[in-house]
Amino acid sequence: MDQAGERREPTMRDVAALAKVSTKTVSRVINGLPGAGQEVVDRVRAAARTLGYRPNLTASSLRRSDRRSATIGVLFEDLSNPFDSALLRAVEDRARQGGVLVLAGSSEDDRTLQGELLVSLAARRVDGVVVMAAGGHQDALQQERERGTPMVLVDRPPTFGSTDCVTTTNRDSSREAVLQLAALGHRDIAFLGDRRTLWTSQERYTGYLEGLAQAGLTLREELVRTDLHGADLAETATNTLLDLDRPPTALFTAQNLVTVGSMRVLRARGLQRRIALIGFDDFPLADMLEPGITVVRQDVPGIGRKAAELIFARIDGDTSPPVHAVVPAALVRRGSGEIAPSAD
Amino acid sequence: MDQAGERREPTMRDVAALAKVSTKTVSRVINGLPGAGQEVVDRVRAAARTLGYRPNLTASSLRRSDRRSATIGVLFEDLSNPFDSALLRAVEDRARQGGVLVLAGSSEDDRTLQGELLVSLAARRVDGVVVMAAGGHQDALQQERERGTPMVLVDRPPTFGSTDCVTTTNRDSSREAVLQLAALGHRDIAFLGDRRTLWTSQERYTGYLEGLAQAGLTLREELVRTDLHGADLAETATNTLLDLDRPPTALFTAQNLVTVGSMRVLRARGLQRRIALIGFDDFPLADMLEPGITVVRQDVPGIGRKAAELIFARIDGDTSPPVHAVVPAALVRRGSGEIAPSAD
DNA sequence: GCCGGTTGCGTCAACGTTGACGTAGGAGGA
DNA sequence: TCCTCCTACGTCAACGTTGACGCAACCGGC
Repeated sequence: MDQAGERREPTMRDVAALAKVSTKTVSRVINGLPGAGQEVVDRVRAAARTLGYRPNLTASSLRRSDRRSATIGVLFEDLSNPFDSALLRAVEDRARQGGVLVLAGSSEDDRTLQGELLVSLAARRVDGVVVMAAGGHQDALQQERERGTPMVLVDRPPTFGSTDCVTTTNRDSSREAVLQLAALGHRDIAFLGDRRTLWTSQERYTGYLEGLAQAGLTLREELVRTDLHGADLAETATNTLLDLDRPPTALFTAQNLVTVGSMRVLRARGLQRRIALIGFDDFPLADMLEPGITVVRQDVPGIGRKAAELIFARIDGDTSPPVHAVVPAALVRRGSGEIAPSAD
Repeated sequence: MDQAGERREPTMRDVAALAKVSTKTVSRVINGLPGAGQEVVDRVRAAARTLGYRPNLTASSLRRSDRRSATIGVLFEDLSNPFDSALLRAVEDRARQGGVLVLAGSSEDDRTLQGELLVSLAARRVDGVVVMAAGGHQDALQQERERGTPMVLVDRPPTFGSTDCVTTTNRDSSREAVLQLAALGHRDIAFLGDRRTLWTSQERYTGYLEGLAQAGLTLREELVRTDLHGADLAETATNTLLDLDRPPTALFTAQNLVTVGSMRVLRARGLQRRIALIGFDDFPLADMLEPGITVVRQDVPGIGRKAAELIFARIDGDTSPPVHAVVPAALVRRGSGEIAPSAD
């Protein structure tokens, strides 16, 4: 068993020799193509079983006219992030239905790294890629797209043309969140957001502004904190906000980790039942906290399914105009977003 | 740009023609092999750039003597599970350092599905696989291993020989958790576990038994609930336990979702500060709950790194005897596991 | 008997790349 | 001067598979 590794993988030639037919006939049998009699089919199948033959998809895709590798690439920011991994899972499920496997990579939101991974995927001749574009210029993505690689962007739209993309209702749902807070009587609603280079951050901020405007509230610039990359920065920002002379009575945290950071501070100050909080993006156990955290929940599996659907359609030759699919998010009320401003 | 998709990818032959050299020379230049003069190197590089040539790794690995595809397979239970995705990320990081990409799949703990995915990976001639074995017989894995495919199992050991594996200190850490509860004075400590077919469940149960024995406590069989596959079953089981005439004063929940289910029930009954709880496996926000949840934390990145290290060593021809690496877990005290039995 | 069509195979070359090997020309030594 | 060695290329075949095509045998119809 130890020297098993040295054994050469059997090929069609080996099967052909054993079954006393040509390799072409083996190919026909393996691929279920017509042109082989029942007796020959049986003989070839038996020979393949005996030898433990398994087709070599790389050789096959090299020779086939359609050049399919039955493999797609997925390039997300961080595969260990729950949002990303849920997305990956949804894409994977859909891919499996077509016998397609997924080459997965984390770009760390680094353009250089994303470019390198893209090259790696291209070298393996993947049939298409699903990408969460790294911040900043998308030249590498654009180049790849212009070469003709089927591509779908998720979470963030392309800065170039002719490319499908799937996002959620960042702006509308943010506005809805702010309007709900305003309806409760809040007039000092803070915005805490992620890096401003991210399209999603910008959209959510715009939604915040629209919400304020629609509720007839004036923007207090000192209540806006952005570029909070990670929970630690969010904590600091939250502390600063709460130390203002006229602190906010409600927080809209426009990203996952920011929500966690803010929650931590509210809790540390014992304010979790006095200051309202709505976060963008759901997270596990949000309902188990006290109070439960009201969030805008994205339909992550829905986004993944849509992205997969689009990429496979393109791979199958769909040449209809590019689509920007928007998968609706929903406000999930759990308590923290239903706190009215305190009377003091 | 739209008909760009029809453009054929340039090959070495195209580059060779433009640079007026042979394809072999192009090969030499692309791979940085000696045997090409500076002037020719420059000419070839220029031609490759002009044409936008990119090497075809599938053709290359077909022809090369080492047969490497620079791709490994990762087959976990559910890529959207935080444990699995953290593991994937760790493996991916290590793989990237060697220019290796990862084909990822979810087996859903279904042997049939795992077998099919394994065949898919084999068809793509991956250099090795990292697998979380699905419950029950591991025949498909064993067969693949016996063919010589480098393989590392994670989280659960193989039921067959000659295969590396990486697990955590399931038994020891479980015993430690039970001993801590016993030291606080608990005499009725319940065990709530996942499917008994899982090796980890068995190990954790054994650790529980060892803990009881070491503390001089007698096992009360009615306090042991297993096969709790998912949070819902865990809730039911917890309710049943709490309704006993002599209910447990402490719970040891031997899996993530089981912990969540039990927490939910304790909370619903207002017992979260009266009944002690220690869970196996950490989860996000465990520290934000009230009380914080005491858990046994696995070193997930550590496990992933170790698995990656092993698989790449095997791929590189390491033939030393198979290893069962054990990455230590640690008890993280947050409050729920430090509750003494109530005096009533 | 001849013709056209179908069935059931086989032969050959090619996909893009690289290993084995060949060779021309120059450098260097005896 | 000749022989050897090295450098810098080129030629050829092969990796495992499949598309294009060929061809013999058989069928049915007239």
